Amino acid sequence: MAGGGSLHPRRMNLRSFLHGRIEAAFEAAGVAGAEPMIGVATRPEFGDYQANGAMAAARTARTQPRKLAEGVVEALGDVDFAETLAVAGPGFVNITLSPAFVSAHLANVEIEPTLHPERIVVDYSAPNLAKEMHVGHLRTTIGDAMARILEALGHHVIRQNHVGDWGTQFGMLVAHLEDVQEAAPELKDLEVFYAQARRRFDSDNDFADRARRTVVALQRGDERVRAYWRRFIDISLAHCRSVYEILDITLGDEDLDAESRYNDDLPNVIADLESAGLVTVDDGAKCVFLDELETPLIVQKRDGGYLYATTDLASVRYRSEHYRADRILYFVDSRQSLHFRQLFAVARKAGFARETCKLEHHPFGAILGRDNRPFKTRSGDVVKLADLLDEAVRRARALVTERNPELDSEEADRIARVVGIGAVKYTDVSKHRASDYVFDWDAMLNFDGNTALYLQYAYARIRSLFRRGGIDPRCLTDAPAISNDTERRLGVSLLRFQETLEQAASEALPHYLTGYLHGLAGDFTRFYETCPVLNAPAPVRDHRLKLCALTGETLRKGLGLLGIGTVERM
RNA sequence: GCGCCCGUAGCUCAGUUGGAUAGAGCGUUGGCCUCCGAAGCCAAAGGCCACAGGUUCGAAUCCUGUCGGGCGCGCCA
Repeated sequence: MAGGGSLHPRRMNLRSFLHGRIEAAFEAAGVAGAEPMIGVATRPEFGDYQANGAMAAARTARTQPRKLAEGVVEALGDVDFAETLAVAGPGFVNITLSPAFVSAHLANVEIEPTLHPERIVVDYSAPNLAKEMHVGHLRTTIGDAMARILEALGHHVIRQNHVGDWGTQFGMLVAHLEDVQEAAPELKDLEVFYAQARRRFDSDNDFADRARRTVVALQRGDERVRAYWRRFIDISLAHCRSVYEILDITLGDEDLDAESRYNDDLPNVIADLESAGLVTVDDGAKCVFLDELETPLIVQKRDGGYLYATTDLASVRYRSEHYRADRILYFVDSRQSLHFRQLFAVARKAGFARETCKLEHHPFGAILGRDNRPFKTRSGDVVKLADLLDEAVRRARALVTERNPELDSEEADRIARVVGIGAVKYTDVSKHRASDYVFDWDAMLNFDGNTALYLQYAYARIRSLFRRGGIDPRCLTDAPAISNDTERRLGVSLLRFQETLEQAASEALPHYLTGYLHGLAGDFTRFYETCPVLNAPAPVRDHRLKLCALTGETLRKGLGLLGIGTVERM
């Protein structure tokens, strides 16, 4: 029997635990193999969890759902995990966990690693090195959160930053760099540099020709051209590094999987597709037509040049073969959905991805301005991510000093960074990733509701409590006894951390975690409003302190998995 | 034209294999600081879940159609 009610010192997935127990009870009640359908209770008065499986199971077993639900409750008998098991409505089984059970499982907050660790490639961020990172790259946060979550659950995560450092536009940039090298300071603004090169490319035929020859030279490995290209890439990468550092993104140089890396492999990709009989030449271009796809995937241009798709195919193969990935997760803009469907289909057909290697595109939506159009500055330029982050910190700084004028300047700076960056990242990751959202400073830095600040504030209050009491939370080793319903609810909330992480991981939806943390912080503040901690009598005081410590730890860890920091005071 | 995604409170959004009276936050209205941080808590008001059919014990969720929106659709990435 799963779990068996035995006391386990680590985090548990409550949902899985209940699933096992109720499934067994269905069998004991005469319906084997029934799906128990465990979910969090839809209303507080229904308890903590509910099992909705009786209705469906009753049909196949040709019995009455309510009777079956009663049979399940009877089969469970006197269980240690529940205080009450109640049959309600047409056949719901409402489960209220017992204080003793909740208490016993709150001994610590270690995340339970998976029993089936996988090798998971997570592909995210992928800026175009020809330009500066813009507001859209804020969504790097999503992939980064998922990489952290999967890693925390014990998977072997291989981060891959598929930066765009190859192709036509680099011929243009390198040619321009050759000309203006004396004025290289212009490179301080990649955006300006790109615009200058572009203007020349569009208006000057000689330059355009030279740019095209430069691409060919680059791909051929011409040393002089390569040196210029390298110089440009280094400058651009330095810019990315600084943005990642400000944003606290866990991508480093070791995670780079640049397009240029596959340059030499592209002819092999074409040759292998051809020998697999997948290539059709159409209008001079090499295409792969598949029955399941309405449009072909072009893998080589009429002029012999390779495409994004070709590089991606090479990359899939590398990840499958070299990294032996069980799963490859792409956190990429939803506008590329069709591209990925084609890519995956062709990669499968060509045998570039092993049978056991799952390919998954997890799309995200766009960041819009208040006019519901792509977010731009007033002058119509793209918003640079670095500028946006500066502004977030500046606004947070003003807010922090206003609320708390006695903070010294250095601490206020530090808090402003954590709060400002946290607010922006939390906004990005707290919505369903597939939907577009409107970037709105007011909503974001209002710092109310489901925001990072609400969680950071709850955390700071907890830390303040321990400071004030002169207590080290690490000294509280005993599981907290639960003495009232508010405490029990907070306890259950704490126990749900594990199942939340597993759900976020299995669906690649980090907003499950923000929703959970917001609920946890709410349960905590309600507890904190009604239950005195430091002023409570001796045994209760320690138990409540332990609940505070566990909440603080879970908030810190949870925010940490989103790449968001906490502060001791704010 | 075809394909994908979407349409939920005035606004921004949740709604986890179909489950009970559809939930938060903002905003609005009204309460709560001689007590651990009021960046907080409590309460009220606010919904034909775009529309119309269908599937079934049960639909915001699944299917079909209509309307409205976003995005994509062979030599960019």
